[in-house]
Amino acid sequence: MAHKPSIPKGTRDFSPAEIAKRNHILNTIKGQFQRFGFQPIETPSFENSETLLGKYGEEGDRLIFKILNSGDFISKVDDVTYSSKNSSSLAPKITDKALRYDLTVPFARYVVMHQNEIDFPFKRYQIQPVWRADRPQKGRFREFYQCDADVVGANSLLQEVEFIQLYDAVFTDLGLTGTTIKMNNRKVLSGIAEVIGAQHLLVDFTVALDKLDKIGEGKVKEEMLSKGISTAAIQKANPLFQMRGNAASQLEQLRELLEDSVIGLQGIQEMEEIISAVNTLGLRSAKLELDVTLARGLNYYTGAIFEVSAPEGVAMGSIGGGGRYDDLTGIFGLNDVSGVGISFGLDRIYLVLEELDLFPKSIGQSLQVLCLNFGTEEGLAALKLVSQMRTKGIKADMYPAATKVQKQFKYADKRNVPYVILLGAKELEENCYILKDMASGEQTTFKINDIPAFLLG
RNA sequence: GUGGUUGUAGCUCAGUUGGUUAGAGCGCUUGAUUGUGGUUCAAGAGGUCGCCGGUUCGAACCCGGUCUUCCACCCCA
Repeated sequence: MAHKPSIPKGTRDFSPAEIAKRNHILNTIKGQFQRFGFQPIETPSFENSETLLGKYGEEGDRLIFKILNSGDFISKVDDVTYSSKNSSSLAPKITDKALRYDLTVPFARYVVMHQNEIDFPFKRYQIQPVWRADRPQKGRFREFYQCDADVVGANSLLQEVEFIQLYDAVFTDLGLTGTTIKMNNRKVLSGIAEVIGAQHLLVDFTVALDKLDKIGEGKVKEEMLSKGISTAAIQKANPLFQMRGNAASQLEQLRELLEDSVIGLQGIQEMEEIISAVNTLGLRSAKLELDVTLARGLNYYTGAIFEVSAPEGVAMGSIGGGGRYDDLTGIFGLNDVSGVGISFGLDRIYLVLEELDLFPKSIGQSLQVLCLNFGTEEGLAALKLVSQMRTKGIKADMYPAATKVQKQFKYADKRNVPYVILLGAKELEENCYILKDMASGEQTTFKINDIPAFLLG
């Protein structure tokens, strides 16, 4: 007897009810992507290792699933490397492919490879799974879906504005009100690092700063110190820890802090423009917030950085993120193509909607009508009726076996079918069928060729 | 990668200081009801106690390892 089957940790099976809910989210996102003029592409689930490695920082490399080479790969490894038992030197010799880690880097690769066929500015969306060799925890999986929309070849800040609207449109459609789109700007962060004299420690500085609302001012400063940022520098950065109030006043404080930083002021200018445009256009359900401590995201962001957090009261990491990257395609040899994009975390949005009970009730309804089966001859008539309904676009099915009526009704009940049809010997003789409304219990007789209009809607 | 946590029936979980035949609720099957689901009543099926090893006369329970679950850190959607 074989062992109980299992699936790798951090992966999931999806049952019909779950797929229905996931599709609800996917269709919403996809619909808005298309309305905003994005075109779909897909890329392979695995790429050459060199395409991915080194793009996400050291930590990222560790989390990339590497694919073992085929054939007798071990014999090709030289003895020194082999006996060293060092994973990092052995790995490149036995793997040259890796599973996609996100959709942005493969997209950059795609743009470079297809640059001559693409009409710029290129707006693309992409919905595919990505893989990370991470330890699973709440809302964190080793296989999960990203839904990305990016624009490359357009420098205007109005792109950023459009993406904020896109977030708003999707979450509004999903009924998820009260999301917060947090925005920051890499240039502002660079400016701060510059002003306090810690340019070379920009990443360490921002990673620590990002934790402010989570671990508090004291611990953040501790972490900065431990990363080699001087007390004087931290002192200078002090205004950041107190920054409160509306966007305008925060920008004012930043302007003061960054008065000597060209790049910092540029970042402020960008944010001002974006905020002002968004204020003019308005948002339906989300709110835009300036957050100078927002620093997540990968090293390739150069301008705006976005992160969306779930409505207050839902303990969930970010449900979306994105930003501007001026030179992502540069790493693949195509310079001066600016890109900006955002990502929706399907799996996390699912968890949030579930927690807030925001899925439409009708979502699990895979069948509108189930026709019961009373035998060979009746079954044939039933199938004829069902076929007619199907051509009219009604989700109709016939119970496949002529088992006890009770059992068939129970099945209909479980499947959550709103209408059941009875077509037995009696009805067959009289050229009619009985339609039962499962919720009210009411039964109505129809002529065999009549299909009630309310099923067609 | 670090620290902790979990695993017993299809599901949610009890299970005493280690002691005979491991329990409950829900679900499932059958019947009450041979043309009517949800409610009710009755009966029944279903368990290598995650896996491997150890201690013991005896292990679901103690010990070691391993896998898994969930949580936190790192990092991230």
